[in-house]
Amino acid sequence: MREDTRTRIQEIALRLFTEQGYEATSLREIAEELGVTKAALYYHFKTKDDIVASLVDLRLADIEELLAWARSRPKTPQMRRELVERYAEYLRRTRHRGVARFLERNQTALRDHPTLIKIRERMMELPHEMSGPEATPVERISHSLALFGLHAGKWLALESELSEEEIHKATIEVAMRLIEP
Amino acid sequence: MREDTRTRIQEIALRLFTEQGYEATSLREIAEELGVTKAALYYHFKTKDDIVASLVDLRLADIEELLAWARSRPKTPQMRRELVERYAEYLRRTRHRGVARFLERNQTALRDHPTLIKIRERMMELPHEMSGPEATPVERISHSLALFGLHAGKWLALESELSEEEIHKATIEVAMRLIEP
DNA sequence: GTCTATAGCCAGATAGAC
DNA sequence: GTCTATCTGGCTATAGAC
Repeated sequence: MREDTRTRIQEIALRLFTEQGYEATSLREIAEELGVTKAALYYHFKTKDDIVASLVDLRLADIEELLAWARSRPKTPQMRRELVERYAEYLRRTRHRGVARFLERNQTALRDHPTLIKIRERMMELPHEMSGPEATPVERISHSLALFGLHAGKWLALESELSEEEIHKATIEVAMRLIEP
Repeated sequence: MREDTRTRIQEIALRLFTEQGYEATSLREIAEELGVTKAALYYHFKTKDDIVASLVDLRLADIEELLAWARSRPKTPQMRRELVERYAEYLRRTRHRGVARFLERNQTALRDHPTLIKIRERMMELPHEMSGPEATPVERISHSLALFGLHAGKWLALESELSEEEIHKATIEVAMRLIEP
């Protein structure tokens, strides 16, 4: 059941980049946790940036899939509800949740990263696909905030005594309220 | 009408920290924009961190004032509406808007900064002051998201053709909807 | 695949002249 | 208040042995 080194590097890097930030995490730290030297990392990844690329490529593909689905559908209340459900479900899958958090926390540090720029563009298009041309400003902001709240829920309620499941359900209900006509 | 050097350092640092991130901005860059050498900065601020401290202290004081006001009031729908208005107004004052954006974008890089930790704690208490002990999870999340949406509005609608004033009004209306009983 | 050793760079910070 | 000169140290990345 032994994982290969490449995967372990990704896991450790993802955790440290998320906890401490991309710039504040050195390859020395990653290597130390892995139990090898810095140089060994360079066998598996050409540069520090390559580690990031390997992490975010996945997420870009996921977002584009979701966006393609949204485009294939009419902009109805029913479609909006389904999009919220799909997006919430996607954010809950543990494999993606880590990458999503990593990106949330490193927007500024990675602002010039080509893949992240694409991800951001696609993310901006997602709420746009929820509103037809006749939508009011209030409706547009509401739709955006509905998706955004799905991200925010986790740390909005950090201090509270609510369980993860309660927060999940409440977050979705709030999102649904925001897309009601 | 000439500004003193200390103030100009704060302005340049705030802009660069916001655009590029705290860690990615070197004292050399700040000094170059100012037209002096790095060493000159050290006359005005003992460390790089001191520049940040001078920026965030103000914001902590503002938040604490708002929090004290909230605590002096009963947790009624009327109080919630007023808090949303006050918070939105506060975010609009240009002097504070810059610092708020700087903090939004450098949460991770400055995660251990003592003043930022306090600011974060106070910010978490703010939505807490909006809900009484009998509030449901959905209400709690809604109240949090109402305040949060006031921040998010600016860049949620970045790509759109809406004017700043339209976005402002729409954002407040969405927030008001979120705190309706 | 992993190692040692090191190049090359740039950061934050200080000393002391003017 | 600003300068020049310099220190110290960590960083990414590479070369080449095993």
